[in-house]
Formats: sequence, structure tokens, C-alpha cells
Amino acid sequence: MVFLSGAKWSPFPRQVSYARPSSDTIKDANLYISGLPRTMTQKDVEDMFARYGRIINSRVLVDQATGLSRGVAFIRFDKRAEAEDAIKDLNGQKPPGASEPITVKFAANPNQAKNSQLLSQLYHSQSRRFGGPVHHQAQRFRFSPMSVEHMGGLSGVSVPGNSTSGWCIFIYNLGQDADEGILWQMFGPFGAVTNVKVIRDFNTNKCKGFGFVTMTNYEEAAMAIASLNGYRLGDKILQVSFKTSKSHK
DNA sequence: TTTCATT
Repeated sequence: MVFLSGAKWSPFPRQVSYARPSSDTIKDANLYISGLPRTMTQKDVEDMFARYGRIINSRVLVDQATGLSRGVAFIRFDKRAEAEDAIKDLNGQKPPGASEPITVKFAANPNQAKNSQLLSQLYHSQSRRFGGPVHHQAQRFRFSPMSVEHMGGLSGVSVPGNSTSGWCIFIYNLGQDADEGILWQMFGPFGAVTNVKVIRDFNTNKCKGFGFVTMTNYEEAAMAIASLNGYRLGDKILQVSFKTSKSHK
């Protein structure tokens, strides 16, 4: 005779909760990896990091239009100590067959990143006066949209800076204190700007002297470059051009 | 004095 009264309501082993315990040991175990060879897939990256611990999830950022790797990835480890080991071992190292070292560090909080970008735009849109040296010169630009419409023959040509999500512009010779706001101010008048970035030193937060602006329309980007290249910002002469591929050698 | 990347 089978006596079932003790079985209660668990006829099958219940799947243990998916939620992971909240604990310091699993906090902030998320890594940001940049400088990866574009040929490396998500699996390749996982393979490289697997020996340091249990990988909870991973992602390789790809250009939405081309599907090509951006050389940037995320790896979330089970434990922070595992992530720390991976940083110590792999940061600044070259993957097999790679010519450039990779950067491995803890990932920034995505909410923080989004907020700072929003704040940057908010600051830009709310600011009426700028103490910077650019403002009083803004009217020196000559707008001649007719001339650039002639340059339509872009198809089939490999044009630096292009991607279907916009035209990436490289700005060199920014001052150490440059910020995103100055880029919005300089490029915004020429047309649709979708993104700006000031490259800063990780530790000092000082600008490394260059930045990027993404503009939607070629004509506006070309006009901005033509107008802003050679522009004097503070005591420096800007160099402005379409971004070129870093691997031109 | 010369090319990012933050799911």
C-alpha cells in the first residue's frame, strides 16, 4: 500500500529560483572589454574568459547596419573575484593572433551612462549663454547648401566615416577641459547631430584632445567639416575630418 | 599632436 499523504504538493523537484542571491561576492562582476579584434565572435570572447570563472552572460557589440563587431564586449562573471582575476590577467594583453592589446575593466553602470548623456543634452538645450570662446564666432560660417548637393555620387565608393546610422566625424585638438556640450554647440547649427563623444583619460577625466560627432546627413556633416576644420577653439586650431579606420596601417 | 565605442 502506498501512503501518499506525506507527498504534499511537490510531485516533481521544483526548479530552484532563477534569482541569484544578492551578495557582495556577485556584485559588480560585469566586465567591459574593448580593443578586441573585429574577427572575434561572442564565443571567441567567452572562450578567452572562461578559464577565470563562470560566465553568466556575454555580449559583443556589433554595428547595427553592417553586423561587424565593434571590438567591444561585455562579460558578466558569477563572482567579482573572477572578474578581478580576468582583469589582472587579460587587461593590456593581446589575444592570440591579435596585433593590439585589449582593455579589460569593470563595466560602467548603463543607467549612469544614459543619464549622463541625457544630462549633457539637457544642459545643451537649456543653456543660452556659453562662457566658451566659440560663441561669438558662430556667424563666420558660410552656408551654401547648393554646392554640396552636387557631390551626390557617393555610391560604391568607400567613404570614411560612413555608416547607415550616420557620418562619424573626428575632431582633434580639443582642450583638456572640453566637454560634450562644446561639440553640440559647434556641430548642432549644421544639422542633425545624433551623438557626440569626448575622449577622456580614464583616471584623470581630462580630455585626451579629441572627440567624435555623428551626424545624420552627409551634406550637413560635410558642411560642418568644411566650416570647422581649422577653427580656432581657445588657443588651439581644430582638425576636423571624417573619421578614418584605426587600422589603416 | 592624430581615431571612441558602456549591453
